[in-house]
Amino acid sequence: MKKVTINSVASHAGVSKKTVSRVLNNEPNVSAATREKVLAVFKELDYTPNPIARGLAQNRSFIIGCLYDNPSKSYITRVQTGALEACKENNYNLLIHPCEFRGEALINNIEQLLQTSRLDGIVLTPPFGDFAKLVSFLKSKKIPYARVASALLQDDSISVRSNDEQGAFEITEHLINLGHKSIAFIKGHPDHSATQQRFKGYRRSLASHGIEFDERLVEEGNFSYHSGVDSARSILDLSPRPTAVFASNDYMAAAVLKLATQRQLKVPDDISIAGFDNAPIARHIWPGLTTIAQPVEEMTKQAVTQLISHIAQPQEQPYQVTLESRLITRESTSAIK
Amino acid sequence: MKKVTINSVASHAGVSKKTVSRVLNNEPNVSAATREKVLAVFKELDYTPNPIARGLAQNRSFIIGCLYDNPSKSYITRVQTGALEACKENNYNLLIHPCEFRGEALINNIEQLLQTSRLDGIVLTPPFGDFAKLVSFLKSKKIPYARVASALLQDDSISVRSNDEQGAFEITEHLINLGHKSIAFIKGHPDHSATQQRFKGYRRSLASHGIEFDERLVEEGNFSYHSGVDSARSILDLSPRPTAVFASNDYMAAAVLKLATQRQLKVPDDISIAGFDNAPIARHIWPGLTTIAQPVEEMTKQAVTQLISHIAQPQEQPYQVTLESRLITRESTSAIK
DNA sequence: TGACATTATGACACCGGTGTCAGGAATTTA
DNA sequence: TAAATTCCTGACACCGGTGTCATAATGTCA
Repeated sequence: MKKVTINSVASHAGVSKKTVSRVLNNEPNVSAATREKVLAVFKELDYTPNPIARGLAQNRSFIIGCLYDNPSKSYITRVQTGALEACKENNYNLLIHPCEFRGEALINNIEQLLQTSRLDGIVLTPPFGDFAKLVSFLKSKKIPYARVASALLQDDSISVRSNDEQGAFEITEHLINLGHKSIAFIKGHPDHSATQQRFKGYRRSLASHGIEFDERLVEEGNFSYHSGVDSARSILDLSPRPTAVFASNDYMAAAVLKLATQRQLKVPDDISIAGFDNAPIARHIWPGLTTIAQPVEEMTKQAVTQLISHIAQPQEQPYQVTLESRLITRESTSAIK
Repeated sequence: MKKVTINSVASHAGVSKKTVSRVLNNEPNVSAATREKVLAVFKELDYTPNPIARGLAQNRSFIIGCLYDNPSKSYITRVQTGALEACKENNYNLLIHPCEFRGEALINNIEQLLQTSRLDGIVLTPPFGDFAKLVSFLKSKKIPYARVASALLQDDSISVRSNDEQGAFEITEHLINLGHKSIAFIKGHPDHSATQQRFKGYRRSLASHGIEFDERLVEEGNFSYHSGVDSARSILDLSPRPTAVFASNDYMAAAVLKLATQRQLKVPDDISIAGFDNAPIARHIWPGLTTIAQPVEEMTKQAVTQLISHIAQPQEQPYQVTLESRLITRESTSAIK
C-alpha cells in the first residue's frame, strides 16, 4: 500500500499541490467545483495530512507541553484529563513533562525541552505558574503559555484559577457554624500560591466570627501525605486539643484522619477533619472527608483551549478567569458536642 | 537572534550540511579533525537539531504513544512515570492517549491517532495488551508496540509483566499462615489478564493447604473502588462471615475496609483485609493494607526502552520478561483469634 | 466591447534535516 | 612508483507540506 501524500491527491485530482493545500486549510480563492473535486479525492484515497511535514513548513509541532511537579498524583491526573480534552478538540497532542520545581536547573531543563520538542505552547500547573523567573523566561523566548490555578497577575497572559480564598473561607465557616472555635490549620507548600490563599480564607472566616487567631494551631505542611502526618502529630499533641482540623488538601487531611484513628480518636465525634480539593481519597476513606471541590479539569481545559487559540491567532487582551469551587460535606465533620 | 540550523553550522564550520549530519548521527567516515571542528561549532552556536525536520526526513516522530483505560488512576501515574524515564533517556517524548477499551470504535480511534500523530511506537498498558484485535491490527500496520503486564503470548513482541499468579499465591499463603481458612476473594475486571492470574494464585494456595474452594466467597469486581463497595457488601453479609478478604487490587480492598469500618467491624481483629498493587492508598489509610508490591514503573520503563531500541533496530527475538513482585505486610491482616 | 479589477491556479522556493552517489584524497598493495 | 583500495567529503534530490508571486480565467464597469 503506497503512502497517500499531498502529491498523490494532487495528481489524482488533476490539480497542483498548492490547490490541495488550499482546500486542506480552508483558504479562500478556490472555486467550489475544484474544492469538491479535491474533497472527493480526500475521501477516495483516505488522505490525512502529515503533521510532521506541516509542522516543518510552519515551524509548529501541534504539541502542547504540560509542566508539573506536584505531590498530589491525583491532581496531576485531573490536570492531564482536562488538558487532553482541550487538545483532542483541537487536534493537538499533549506532552507531559514532570520536572523538579526547585533548583537552578529548571530554566535549563525547560530550555532543553523547548529545543528538543518544539512545543507550540506550555501549560504551567501549580506551582510553576507562580514562578516569576520561568514566566519571564518564556515571555522572553516568546513561547505561549497558560497558567493554571496561579495567582492573578497584571499581565497579558492566559490564566484560569479558582477562588481558593473563598473556598477556604466557606469550609471554615462550615466548621464554625458547627460550633467549632478551636480549629487547627495545616498549610500547604510555601511555593504554591494556593497556600497563601487558603490560609487567608481561613483567617477571614475566623475574624468574621470574632474568633481570635492562634498561631499555635497552625502547622506548616507541603501538600504531601507525609507532611500531613508530621503536622497531625503536632496538632494531636496539643493540649487542649483543637476540636477541628482544616488541612489545605485532602492528602494531608487523610493523614490527620489516619493518625487520629491510630490514636483511638473517633472522627468526627472527638475531632472534625476537613480537607481541600475533593481528591478521590476524600471519598475512599471512612469517614469521608468534608472538602472543597475544585474544577481542576475544567480549569485546565479552559486554559489549554485558550492557549491553542492564542497560538493560532495571538490575542490582544488577556484571558483571566476565576471559576467557582464548592463545599462538599461528608462524615468527617460534625457539630461539637 | 537568528535560528541556528544545520546550514548555519555547516557554513560556520566550512563544511557541507551532510558532513554536519554525519557528525550529528555519529556516522563513520568523518575525519577526527573535521568532527572536532563541527562539534566545536555545535557548542559555539548552541545548536540543537530540529526534531521535526529530522522526523520528516526519516518518517519518524520520536514520539511514543501510551494507551490506557484503567480505573486505577494511581496505576496510570506509575505507568507514565516509568514510560517517561525511558523516553527521557532516549530523547523520545511521550504522548498519552486515554481511550475507551470497550466498543467497536477502538480500532478506528487508534487508526485516527496513528494518522494524526505518526507515532513511532505504542505502549499497551492493561488491558490493551490482551486485546487480540488491537494487537493484530498494530501488527498488520507494522506499528511497533510493547505490552505491559499482559499475558504471555507466543509471538515476536515485546512484553514485560510481573508474576501476578505468584503474588496472589503468596498473599493467600500469608493469610492462611495466620490461621485463616475462610478467605473471600474479589475478582478484578474480567478483561484484564491479571484478573485470571490473581484468581489462579488464590486457588493454588487454597489447594496446597487442602482448603476447599468455596464459590460463595468469590465476588466479581472490576478494579474500581465502586465495584469494591458492592462486593464488600455481599461479603460482609455472608453468614458465617469470612475471617479474611483478599481483593484483587488496593482500591477494592480500601472499599472493603471502608464498609467494614462503617459497620463497626474492627480490622484486622474482626476481619483481615489484603489488597494487591501497593497503590498509595494502601499506606494512606488506617489500618494500612497488606498487599503485593508490583514494579509497575520498572515494567513500563523496560517495555518502553525495548520498544525504542526495537524501533531503531528491529530485533529478531522477542523480549519477554517477568519481574518479581513482593509481599508487603501492614496492619490490615493479623492472626485469627 | 474594451479597460480594469478580482478570483483562481500553478510554478517554484523553502522549512531543516537525511539518503544516494560520485569523485578526490589518503592509504595500502604489488 | 603505479595501481588498487579505502576513506572523506560534498552536490543534489527528497521527505510532505506551506508561502510567494506570476499569470490565466473570470467578472465588472463605463
